[in-house]
Amino acid sequence: MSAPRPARAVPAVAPAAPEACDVFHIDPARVSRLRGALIAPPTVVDLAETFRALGDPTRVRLLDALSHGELCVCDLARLLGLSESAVSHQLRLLRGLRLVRPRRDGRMVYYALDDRHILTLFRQGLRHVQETPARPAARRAR
Amino acid sequence: MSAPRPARAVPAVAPAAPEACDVFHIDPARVSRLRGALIAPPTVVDLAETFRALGDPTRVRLLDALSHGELCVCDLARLLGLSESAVSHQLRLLRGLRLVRPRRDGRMVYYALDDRHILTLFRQGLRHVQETPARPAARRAR
DNA sequence: TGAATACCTGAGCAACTGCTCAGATGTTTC
DNA sequence: GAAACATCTGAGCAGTTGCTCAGGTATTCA
Repeated sequence: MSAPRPARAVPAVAPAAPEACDVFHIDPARVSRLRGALIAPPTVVDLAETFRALGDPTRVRLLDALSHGELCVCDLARLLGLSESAVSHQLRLLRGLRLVRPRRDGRMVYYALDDRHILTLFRQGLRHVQETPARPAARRAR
Repeated sequence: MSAPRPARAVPAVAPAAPEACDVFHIDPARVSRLRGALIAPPTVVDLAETFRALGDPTRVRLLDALSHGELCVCDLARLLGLSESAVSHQLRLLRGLRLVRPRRDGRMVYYALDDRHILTLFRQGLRHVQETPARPAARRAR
């Protein structure tokens, strides 16, 4: 409560205050080695941003629908039972991260998954949750 | 503003009000076919939950560190410059989703990635962001 | 040109999230 | 048992998110 908490958008990727971080409790050598092996901060942010985009039920459903082929905003909205505005907002986010790609045709705009990479990532996640045992009570932990 | 918006934790997976959703603008046949091909709602939630867990810079860094081998909470905290409390909270979330696994040894608790699946998913995402062109101005869209 | 259609966008609100703080729990050592 | 250590947990706060609403832009057609 003393120090003003740093804004969350800028993750504390920089090492903590020097006076607190030179000694490691358990395995100093290994921890020091790890320091140099960690993913670079900008990449961390990009990676988290991409996963977070996939981490919402509405966007999962949008991507799932698009995994079967391109669709216009209108049909996406009807298919998923959402307002076109809500769909448009989400597509903008996915577009910004290059997860989907728009194609205008007259007054319609058709959206499709941006590339094969996305589909692979999506399906990998799907396989994980389908093969992971039911997660008994921990499911709603927290 | 008329209807009280449903809680966000229960995504509108159910089809929308019947009177609004029987007719599709563009390709009714295709949309109807898609209806049956979409991922089941509980799976959608699980999938989104898993991706969301990966969708935070702190958790990305935790998983990245653990991808090199198991570490105790204390070293994780020092390595990433976070409080042990913050690390513990995040690990609980990851534990609940079976993304990491604890192993107690005396008063220490060592955490490791739960299985190979996680590492595969993590690296797939990493490859994606590393191969995706710089995302010019859309990066911070919205 | 004007109306209709399909989509986009900013503002604003309720719900959610990640952190800190304070204190609890479990384990080892004296 | 008591003290020290490593970790866990609940409450609470500020920042973020996903939606709706209201109105905007782009395209087609009469």
